[in-house]
Amino acid sequence: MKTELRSCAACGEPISDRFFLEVGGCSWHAHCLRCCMCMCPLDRQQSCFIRERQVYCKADYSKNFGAKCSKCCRGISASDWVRRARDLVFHLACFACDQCGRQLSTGEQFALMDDRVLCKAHYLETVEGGTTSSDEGCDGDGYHKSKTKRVRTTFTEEQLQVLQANFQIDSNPDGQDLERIASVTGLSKRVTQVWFQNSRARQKKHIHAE
Amino acid sequence: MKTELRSCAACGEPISDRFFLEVGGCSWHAHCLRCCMCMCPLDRQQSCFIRERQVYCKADYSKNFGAKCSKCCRGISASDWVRRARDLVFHLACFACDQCGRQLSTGEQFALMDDRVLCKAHYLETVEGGTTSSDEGCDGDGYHKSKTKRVRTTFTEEQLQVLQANFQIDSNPDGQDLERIASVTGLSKRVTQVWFQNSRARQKKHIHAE
DNA sequence: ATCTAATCAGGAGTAACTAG
DNA sequence: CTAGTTACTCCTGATTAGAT
Repeated sequence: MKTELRSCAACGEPISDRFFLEVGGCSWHAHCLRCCMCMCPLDRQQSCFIRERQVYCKADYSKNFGAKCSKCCRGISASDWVRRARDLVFHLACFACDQCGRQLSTGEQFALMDDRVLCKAHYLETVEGGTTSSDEGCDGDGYHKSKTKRVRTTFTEEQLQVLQANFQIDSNPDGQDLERIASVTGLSKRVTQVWFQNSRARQKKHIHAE
Repeated sequence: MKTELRSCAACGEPISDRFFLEVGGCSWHAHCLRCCMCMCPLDRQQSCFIRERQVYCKADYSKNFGAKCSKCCRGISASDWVRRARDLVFHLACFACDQCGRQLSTGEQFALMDDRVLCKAHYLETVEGGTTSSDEGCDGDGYHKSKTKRVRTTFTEEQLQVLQANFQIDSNPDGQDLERIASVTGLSKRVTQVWFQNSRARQKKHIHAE
């Protein structure tokens, strides 16, 4: 029978084994079905993934095709170099400090704040109350400049709703409340705090303006 | 007439609507039933939670009364990122070196000493004689600045209430009392002690100021 | 140009620390 | 323990700068 004469999609040799595998419309020697990335055998795996005629184990497939770059939101392909942080994936070039724009190197310390990547210096600057006043950000060894671009948050409609509702109840919430409001809006505590500060100022100005 | 009408537990106004809600033994205008924290409407929600006469949405309830962060002691909700260490759970942002305040990254080495988290550098410093005096934070690569950030406790409203009530009874509690007050407030004995010290000083100052 | 988020400068209050 | 000091948090009011 014709059906007996299959050749293995991997090694090209004919398959005469009693047991063989049918995957992605092709046939494979059991020992030839391997992930094209990590080469782990897939014959005893419960799933494997095909893409452009390549076979992947689950981990490598989702690693390569499941994720989108958290910065540019575009896809990440198998050949792209990436960086990972927490559960996020970035193109190598996209993995840069959100504040100074400097691309971060392997092994360099960084911080993730609300899915924003920050270099160490700008992270510290941010968490330490935004003060430090003094000089620039990353400095010391060469890069930096472009003096710390100021990031301006744009609030969504829902966020404003929650903020305003809370402002009506209490225009001067304490730290705990602030944190609570921050967490329900998904904003950072600092941003929330600043909003309340500005809001109080706004209110005052309008009352005086009358 | 008056006695026939129910009044809304939130706004206090009478309820004449054809549809209203009965929750926690009270009646509510449909639009008045909102989470006391995020203010989200709960009339179309499938569940709401009552605690001490306050109404919560599911997320906020579990945040407040579910698992607690071992650092800040505040709630952890299902959507929060956490780090675990031994049997402890921390908000991502709370998982930081107790001594230098630096937030610790995934995979970074750290130590747990009596439920205190320490970065590697400060752990070593501590076990290796606790002196070294030297300074500089973790890094060495320039940042340091404020050596060993002083952690300042912020008391909650309830904690202050308990402390002040006890202060009125006895402004100079002995060790046993101190320990008792510490345990009901959830503060450490040392922090409680310092509060009483400062409180006595404050009182003195104010009496003199008159 | 306008609105407003973010920053800065400076003050008040007070938690934590130090010396005695 | 007290008295004095240091430094952290939170505020206001003025200013700077990003987005429309």
